[in-house]
Amino acid sequence: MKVTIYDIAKEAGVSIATVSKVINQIGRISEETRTKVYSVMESLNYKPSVIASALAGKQTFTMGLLLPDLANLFFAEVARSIENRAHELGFSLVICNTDNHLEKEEHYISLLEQKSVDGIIIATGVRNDDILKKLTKKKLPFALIARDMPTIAVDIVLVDDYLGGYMAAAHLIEQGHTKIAVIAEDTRVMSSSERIRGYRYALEEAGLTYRPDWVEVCDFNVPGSRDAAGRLLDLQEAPSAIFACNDLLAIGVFQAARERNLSIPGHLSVIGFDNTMFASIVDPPLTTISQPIQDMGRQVVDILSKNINGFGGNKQRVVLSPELVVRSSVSKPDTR
Amino acid sequence: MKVTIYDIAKEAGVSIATVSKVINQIGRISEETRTKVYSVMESLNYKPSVIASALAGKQTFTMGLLLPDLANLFFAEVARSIENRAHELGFSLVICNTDNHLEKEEHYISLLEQKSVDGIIIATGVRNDDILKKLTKKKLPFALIARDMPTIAVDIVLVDDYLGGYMAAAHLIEQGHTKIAVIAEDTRVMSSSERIRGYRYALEEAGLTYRPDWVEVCDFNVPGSRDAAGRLLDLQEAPSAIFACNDLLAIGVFQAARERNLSIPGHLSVIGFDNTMFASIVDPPLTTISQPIQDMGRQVVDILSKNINGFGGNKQRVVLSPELVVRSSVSKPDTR
DNA sequence: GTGAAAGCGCTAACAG
DNA sequence: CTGTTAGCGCTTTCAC
Repeated sequence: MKVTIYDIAKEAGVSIATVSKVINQIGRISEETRTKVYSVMESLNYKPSVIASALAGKQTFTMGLLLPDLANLFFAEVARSIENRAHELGFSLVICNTDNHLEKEEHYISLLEQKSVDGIIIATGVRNDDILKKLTKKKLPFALIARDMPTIAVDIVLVDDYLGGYMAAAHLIEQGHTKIAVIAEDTRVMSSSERIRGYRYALEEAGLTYRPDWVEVCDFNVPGSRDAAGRLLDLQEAPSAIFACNDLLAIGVFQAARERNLSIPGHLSVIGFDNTMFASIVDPPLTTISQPIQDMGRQVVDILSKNINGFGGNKQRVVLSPELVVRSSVSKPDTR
Repeated sequence: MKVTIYDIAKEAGVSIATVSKVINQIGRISEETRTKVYSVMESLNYKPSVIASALAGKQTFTMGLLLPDLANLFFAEVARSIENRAHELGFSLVICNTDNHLEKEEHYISLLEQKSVDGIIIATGVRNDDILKKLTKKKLPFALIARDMPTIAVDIVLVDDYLGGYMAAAHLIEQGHTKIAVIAEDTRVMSSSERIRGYRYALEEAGLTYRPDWVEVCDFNVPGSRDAAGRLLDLQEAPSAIFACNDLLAIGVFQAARERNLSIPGHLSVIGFDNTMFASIVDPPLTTISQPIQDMGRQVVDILSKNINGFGGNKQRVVLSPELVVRSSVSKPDTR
């Protein structure tokens, strides 16, 4: 049978209360009994049950993570960085793939609640804030990462998508491009629309006109962006550069270009977003806007952890700056 | 305050035992009280506490997953497929990144134990079987995925690495290659050494000699394999084809070839292993040996779940067949 | 069919 | 300093 606090107490010749106290390092215990208890725990290989301690009013030391899809490299990297920090702080991470489905999100949240997780990190694309309001009402601590939700005061850490979009377009403009298109997934997602806003501002700032027909929306996968890029490239007046709102979409652009025998960056310049491993792997290596994933993961966990422990303070927005990572997919425009 | 089983009982005018019975669908309850209880649970939005029910003797409906690194696409895809199936069966998944460190593995296992997970899935590269023997002794159900451990009877699902290695080499040979090298990560890992064994057998079967100097070992990352491939390509007698023991390593080979202005597959044929998303993304698309990740994930979860519920039966090894996925990175050897 | 009561392993007053 | 005791929310005999 599993060894319990009673076994330790008996073996050490003390009460369970005493054992509990040495475990939790509270109250005043004589050095003597403390070492005695420790040695007994050691020899019996005792591990306190988190379940029991949670039921008795302590935490479960578990956080939930809602994300669209682990198989998506960006979110895998986010999850990795979150798990790292969570583990450092003594929390386990339960992972939930929502595929951005509202029902799944709700279902998982309800599940996490039943399991009494201490807090939830949300990286999934909740469209409305109802679900978050409910969470607030339930007093279940939560924080968002890489997803904005401006209509409600929440803890959130994300990159400045507007700035990132601006930087991407500005870099292209700086290289001499004037015909710049953009490809995004679902523009109802805040981060996409912000990146596009930034892109647009850079254009207008440079005296270029924003052309809606150069804004393509597609599914969040390679074939989707390949098709979208194809439509752009087959236009009467095709762009000389494409800003893909994330690295995965940039790969679709690469494929569309390849199908048309357009070289990158010779005929077509491409810039991505996220700086996932994809960016360094494709040929030519992708110039992209980097998100500080490590830092973001660390910060959400820290914030959530503080909330859990009641040191929350006011809700905060941590907006990190993206960075331009120059590789080889952007050059001066083709001047054929 | 949170609504408990007592609230339901009071509101429905029955005892908590009765409520418990309708929740768990055991015992004989009149249709009348059943519906009454249900409606009260509904209206009070009652969610039974998994913690309490676990402490009282039920499961936690949680599985642990030990893997080296979520940010590694292969494992991310594995994790995704496992989470999918686990969720279907009502289990949550807590993820643990071990970086293949023995101490981390042990630490995480001990943690999972404290949290009373119902079972553990291990995808991390445990080198010795001690840790697994301990697990067995503790009667904590577990299963391995994508990692072999031949010295102990365990539940395990993996791909036939030997066959996969054979298929890779055989495909190259079939195309006319005779100078075939191989790059692997840590050969102490079973799957690597098996793939190499299969490769070797294919060579010898074809009357080709196995040359140890054409077997390169490197760290499990792109720069590592780039260097390894470089060494191969700079050999006096360089190979005309390289079998990279996984897709990530294949990318390093691509880079080494590019640095030397060798075209793929013109000058050098390359074949990978795993068929992760990388394979379809690189240029040219990578011919590779596919692991049925979905199927594997589904099967470990099913097996583990049966064990948890006591329908375990004998330990089993599920060896799935890999498949050759032909893309564009292999051709007939260059006949300059 | 239904309920009373013991207990799962631990925490947290409170008493001594 | 240490022990007693009452729960935490739920499951499970065992009576009725």
